[in-house]
Amino acid sequence: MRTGEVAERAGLNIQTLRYYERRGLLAKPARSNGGHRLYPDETVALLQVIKAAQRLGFSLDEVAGLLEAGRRHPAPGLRQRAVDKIAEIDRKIADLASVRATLAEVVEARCDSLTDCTCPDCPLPVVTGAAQEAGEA
Amino acid sequence: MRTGEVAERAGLNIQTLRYYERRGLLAKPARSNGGHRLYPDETVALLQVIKAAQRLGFSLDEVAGLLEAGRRHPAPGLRQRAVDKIAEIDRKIADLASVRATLAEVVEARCDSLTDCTCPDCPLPVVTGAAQEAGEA
DNA sequence: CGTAAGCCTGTACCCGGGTACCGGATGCAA
DNA sequence: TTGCATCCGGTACCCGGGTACAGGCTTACG
Repeated sequence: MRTGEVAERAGLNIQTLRYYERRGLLAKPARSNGGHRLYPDETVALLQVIKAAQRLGFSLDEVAGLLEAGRRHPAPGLRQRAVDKIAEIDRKIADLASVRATLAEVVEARCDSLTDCTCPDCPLPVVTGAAQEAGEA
Repeated sequence: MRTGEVAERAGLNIQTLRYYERRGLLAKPARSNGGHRLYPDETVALLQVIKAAQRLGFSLDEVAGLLEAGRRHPAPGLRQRAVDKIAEIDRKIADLASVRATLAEVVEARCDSLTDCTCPDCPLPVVTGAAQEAGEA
């Protein structure tokens, strides 16, 4: 398969394929006599794996490491990395939840300004009416 | 207060203050005769508001809009933006939760490779053993 | 065999959110 | 008044994850 076809099937830009190759996520593929890349069919599946791992919250560097580690099994560290990533996700969820709670209070309390809210028991962070002069462009 | 003091109290880099000024988050402050910025005390509080809003998931552009909108109250749209942001956060939390579930399954099932897992009932996305050849740098 | 579509490399650019460095000017205290 | 810390504007760079473009070569189809 040629770049265009792989890119289309995987739903990626051609440039992105070459980018992944540079980043070490994709092996250097075979070439035609003329120098065009020729990918094996499995590449599409591999790209799906990469995208899935990205969705799982891994950075490209992390994905590269995971693929590298996973190439010879038993993959040393795949499980551990998943466990670590779960902890990271739990932290993110907790952060978002507290943010959500604050926003819900903002809505609930009918705050009318970020900097100079007049609502009673304003939930907005510790401003207590001092910042309203400082932002006037 | 001079830049350095404001920066230190707010826990920001001086460059960041000037960056915020360029971005319209901070009003252009008064200047000394020699041209040095002189900030009112409230600026520190305003910066805390900005940081808080960032933590609430707003981008700098959004924060600028919020401050702009909030400067004359009743702030048209603050509540609405908060409601929208809550929906966005709920979507993010749902995504993270599903990601977490997948990772938990990976751990549970003792997957041993991203691309070539030999565990039974592998939860990894649809790869079914086809991608293992495609990534070998 | 001609021609258009597709691919090649290299380089530069995009976004958001900053951060660093430069040479020169100021501020403040001794 | 001198000397050092601080600040000035401007510009360039960082990260991650791509995307775009130019100029030239290859491949496939009729």
